[in-house]
Amino acid sequence: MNENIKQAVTTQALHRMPYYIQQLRVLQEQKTETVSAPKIAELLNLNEVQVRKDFAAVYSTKGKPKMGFLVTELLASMEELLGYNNANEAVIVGAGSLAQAIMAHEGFQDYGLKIVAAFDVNTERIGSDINGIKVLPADKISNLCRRMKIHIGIITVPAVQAQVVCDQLVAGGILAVWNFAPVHLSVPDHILVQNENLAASLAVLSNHLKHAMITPEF
Amino acid sequence: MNENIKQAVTTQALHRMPYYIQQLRVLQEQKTETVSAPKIAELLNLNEVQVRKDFAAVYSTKGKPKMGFLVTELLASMEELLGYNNANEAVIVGAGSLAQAIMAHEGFQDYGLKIVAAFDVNTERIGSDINGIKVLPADKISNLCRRMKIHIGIITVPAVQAQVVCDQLVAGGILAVWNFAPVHLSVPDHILVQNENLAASLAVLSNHLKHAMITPEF
DNA sequence: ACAATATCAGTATTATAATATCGATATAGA
DNA sequence: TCTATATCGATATTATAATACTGATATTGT
Repeated sequence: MNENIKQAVTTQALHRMPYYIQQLRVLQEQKTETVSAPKIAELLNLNEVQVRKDFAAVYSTKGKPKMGFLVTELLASMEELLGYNNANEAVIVGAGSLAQAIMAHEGFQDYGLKIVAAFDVNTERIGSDINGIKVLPADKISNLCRRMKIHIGIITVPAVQAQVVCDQLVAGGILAVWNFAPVHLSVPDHILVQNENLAASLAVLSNHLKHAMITPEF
Repeated sequence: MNENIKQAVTTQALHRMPYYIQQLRVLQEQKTETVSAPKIAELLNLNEVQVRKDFAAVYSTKGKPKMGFLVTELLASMEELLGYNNANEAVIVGAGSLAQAIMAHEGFQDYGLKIVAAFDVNTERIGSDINGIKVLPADKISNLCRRMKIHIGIITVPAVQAQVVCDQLVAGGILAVWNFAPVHLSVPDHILVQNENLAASLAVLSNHLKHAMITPEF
């Protein structure tokens, strides 16, 4: 919805990257030194040309005929591209169960995300400690983000509060928003909103079921 | 990745539906009776033709020139399409923090998802009760799914276990999988895998930040 | 009653992503 | 050493989604 930013790698390709990374890690553990595009395509059920192009986009080593690509180098350049090494600091707003799950998920550290503060309006939650992260009152958002030069804001508040929270994050100088609320957020052009709409996924699932039940295939 | 199923509504359109629904609900609360495609497009920052086509795809009432569409009817037909009324029963495998968040999220009931059982391999978790849902041993998956005619399986286990769990769900006669593990899952053709890859979203965010930092726009 | 216009539905066009094709080349095996 | 071939990169084609355009129509205001 906000795609006026020039980027070398397409969004679709970026979405495939974590799957490549996961697969390459498996290969690395198996001490496999090289891998070809067709092989990865087969493993991930993708088109081989697409895989080759995605690899070319991250521009690691060029592949060699008959051999393919160097697993370790390819993996490194992908992790580099996705910033898995240099952590991006983030704040999370709305300290409900979803937020707690996100904070508890230590795996996100590996993906280059470091949550440094949580905010909530619920006075009961304020002051508490979730996985070592202090829950602060929501009116401190802008101030803290600006002071700590935070670039990512994660929104896990209910739909009705999302836009207000978003505005506060923007006021705090945030550059990207990860939005778990099922609403459209209005933001200035240069800010990216990445929507994680679980309802959208459910819509796809439900729609599939409806068709699958009408035309049973087994 | 698994798109050989004929469907009247495109996946992209389905992804937009929850946003339409949310917006229509707001309008309904404001006692607004009709709304035009351009108006919705403006509110959600979409193209008006796209909105009109999405509306046509759910085929509710036809719109009237100068007036637009009936909010209530449109909303009803969208909710009907997405199965918000008739709940789909689901099981969740992996009773970690993410699963707990999903189960705690009573909002999913409104989206037509009813989680009836949870599974885990961790003996400590087995037998416990999360939000009224019993945690059962993982080896019961296939059996219970088949017996209860469950159609949706939610996977929140670590990457390495995901494929095994997926196979068990498939063996249990599941039709759709909601996969939170950052791995590609191999399934028979007629089964839909809806990937909820949080790492992919982080990839997009991180990539945006990298570009935004190089070319600051404020 | 009639003119002006917002909006519609349908069709045409454009943009974007996915896939197919093709000549080149490095490796493996005869 | 030479031949066969897997794989490459590059380019062409196709498929899909987004957007622009056009004539029709219902409402609103004069």
